[in-house]
Amino acid sequence: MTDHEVLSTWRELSARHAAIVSDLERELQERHELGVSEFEVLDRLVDGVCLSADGKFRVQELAAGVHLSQSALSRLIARLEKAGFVLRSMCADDRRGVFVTLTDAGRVRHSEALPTQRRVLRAHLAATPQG
Amino acid sequence: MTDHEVLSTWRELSARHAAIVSDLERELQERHELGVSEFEVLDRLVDGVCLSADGKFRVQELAAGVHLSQSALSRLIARLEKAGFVLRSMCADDRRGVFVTLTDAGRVRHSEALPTQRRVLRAHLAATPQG
DNA sequence: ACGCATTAAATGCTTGTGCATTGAATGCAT
DNA sequence: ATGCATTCAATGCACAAGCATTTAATGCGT
Repeated sequence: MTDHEVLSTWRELSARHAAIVSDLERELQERHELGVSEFEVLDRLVDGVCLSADGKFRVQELAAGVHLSQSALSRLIARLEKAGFVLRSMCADDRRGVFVTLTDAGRVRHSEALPTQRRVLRAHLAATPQG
Repeated sequence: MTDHEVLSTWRELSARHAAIVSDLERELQERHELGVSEFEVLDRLVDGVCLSADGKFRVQELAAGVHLSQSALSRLIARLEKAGFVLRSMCADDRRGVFVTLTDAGRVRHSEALPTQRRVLRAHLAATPQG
């Protein structure tokens, strides 16, 4: 692969990412008052309910898949808690850790926003060359 | 393309983008004291020198290709000017517009940083499935 | 049991970003 | 020429992100 090919691949990737994030941000914000990262975290929590015994997650476990720093994630969860979408609770076995659990309101909001996300992603990614 | 495929494509794209940007940011910062967006703007200026008669660019022209808002770009250029890498000058024919030109220092810094960028991009993008 | 390095998460601080607004210059219609 | 909508770039403001630090809890070695 030549440098020129690498570069154009990178620009393509970058442009595509920017376009999708921008659309997602606008749509999720306007329709559901959710940021992209906020949605992503709710999404992970929903996804993972089946995996985890009780639907509880260490903050750390959420970090995987959400491309944010530890501090950003901490504050993001604080925002979600303030909005009533998640609860934070101490975990008994390791009292440094914090469990994050979805509330009903969080589940509802996520299920409302999910079709919006799917629609935007489909519009950008379905049936395209690199799709 | 199924929703599940769309979703996994998106996660792949997102993860890859995050990894590359993170690496680029660190390498460019550590080695050349440049942010990714700063480098990108210098890169556009260098690229475009051959295209433009005198190597002058309207701020607006730079916006294409750099995925930033108008205000972010304005401040970014202000930072580059403060660092001595570009000059801003009024353009005579439309005095609302601003011409941005590379300085020698800007050209030097860009040429120093270019191999670093190439190396990081190659490491991530060369010889990979979705390359 | 005690000290010490380590880990989890929160927080202070600085910086970059976007939105909305502003200020200035332009162009067009009347 | 005058008024008015439009465009370019800069700026006020609010907010989210990362880095470094802090606080608290763990675990390990002696």
